[in-house]
Amino acid sequence: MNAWRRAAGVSPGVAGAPLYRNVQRALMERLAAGELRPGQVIPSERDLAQEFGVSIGTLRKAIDGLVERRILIRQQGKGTFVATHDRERLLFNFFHIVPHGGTKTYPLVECVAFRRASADGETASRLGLAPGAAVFAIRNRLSLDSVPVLIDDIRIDAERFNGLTASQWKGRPSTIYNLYQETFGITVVRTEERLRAEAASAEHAALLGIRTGAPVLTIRRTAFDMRDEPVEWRVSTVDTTAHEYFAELL
Amino acid sequence: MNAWRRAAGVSPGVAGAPLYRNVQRALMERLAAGELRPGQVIPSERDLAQEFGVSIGTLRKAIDGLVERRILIRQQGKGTFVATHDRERLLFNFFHIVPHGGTKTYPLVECVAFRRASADGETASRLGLAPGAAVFAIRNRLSLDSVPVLIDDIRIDAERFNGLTASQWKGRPSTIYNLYQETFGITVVRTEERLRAEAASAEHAALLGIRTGAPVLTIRRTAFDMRDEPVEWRVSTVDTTAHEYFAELL
DNA sequence: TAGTGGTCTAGACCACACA
DNA sequence: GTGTGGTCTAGACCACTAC
Repeated sequence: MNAWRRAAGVSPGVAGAPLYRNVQRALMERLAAGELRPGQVIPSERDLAQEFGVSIGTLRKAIDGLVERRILIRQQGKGTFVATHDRERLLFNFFHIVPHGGTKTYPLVECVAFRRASADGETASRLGLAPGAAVFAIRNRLSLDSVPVLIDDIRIDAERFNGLTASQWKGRPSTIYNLYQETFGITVVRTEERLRAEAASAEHAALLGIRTGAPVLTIRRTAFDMRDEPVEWRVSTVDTTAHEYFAELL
Repeated sequence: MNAWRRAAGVSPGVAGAPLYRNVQRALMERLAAGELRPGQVIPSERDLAQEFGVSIGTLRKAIDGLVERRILIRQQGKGTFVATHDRERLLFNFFHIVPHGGTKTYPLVECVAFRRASADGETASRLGLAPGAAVFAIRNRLSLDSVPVLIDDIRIDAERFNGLTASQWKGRPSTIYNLYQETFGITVVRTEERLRAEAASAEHAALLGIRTGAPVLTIRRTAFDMRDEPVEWRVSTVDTTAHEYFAELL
């Protein structure tokens, strides 16, 4: 007998897939659907195991995968929580600019422009939108130790972020991804980044206080949500005379 | 009773640490010491569990960590193997340059210079050597689709790589990290990379066929072995007019 | 004291590779 | 068929948190 037939109200899963994978899928669906909300504790492992009709070992293996992807967070003695986007997570997972040979600090963020626009070809393709679709076009300037270091040019689907206002954007209490999560129920779980060296445009140079044509690092980032749909397209332009991009690989 | 007292010939592990961690540590020691060699199969999980005096679940959990770090590779039905450095691994783990928006291909590598030198300050500090220590200084040029894309300036400890010759370097049958592993028993398991945009030097520009002062991406990489000691210090200079650096984050 | 996640056990059975 | 890793079970006990 199969647990997916025993347990009521649970999607059938994939035939032939390991049980823990199907449990994982079922949990992901609840998270993506917003049944379990960021910051909330999820039911205990014992309860979930009983509910899904699997052993506790299998249930733990399912949760392990989600913890690795930082979608859930375990806290011994307290419970397992739906991960939230906060400054810590930004710093350790999505912000890779550090002083030369130094340690990470949290950037000062300043919104330079906020407007509606229609998507150019690249933006539309990266976000999976029709060319010319309505987007928000936002420009932020980030400083470290009071020195401007990075310009973010952000594009997000105006339909998906319907109702977003400049004051909401500028007055957010935490990080941008926290705003996406808290206000629009969209959780960024993964990003892809492509880096190049380019010559600074006059516009970017002025904002960074450098010479036009000076070498700058550009980071093209696509951010994906729990359903692996693109959420945000961002081009970051970085002055690397005193800071650099840090990555660890295995 | 404690398994570390029962099992003969095994280091005592860390008091208070979980059993599977100590098993992991013991396995790592055997690997680092070269008792288990790259490409070889390790004893079966049942045998190892018995040898260490732990359950098979605990033994599997220990191996899981090493598989995640790509130090071991599991193959169902065949066994668990000590990972080797080959072209596949290079491409998927340590070579991050791709055509703009395109897919990875294996680079053509050409050795431009091979000499002995004494370590400058940065090299010495990155490799943990005394300033002025003897190193090999090697320059490679990498091409993709017959276009020169990247210059590697590599520094390695001459003492640790004692006896390395230019013909050995140039005639290696596989990747550089494969040479380190096969010939010197040094396995690279992790790297740290720091990226900047800079103006191309005349030397680099000539090798890349670009204008002096053109923006180039520089990658400063430190490679670490199984004991987490630095092995190699490498500065890559990349022409990103047609190629870019790709990274995935979570 | 009660509830949570973390570790560990001692099996069973399945899927796969190879002779 | 035999041996390997992969999955799954049904517990036990420990470490930690909160009341």
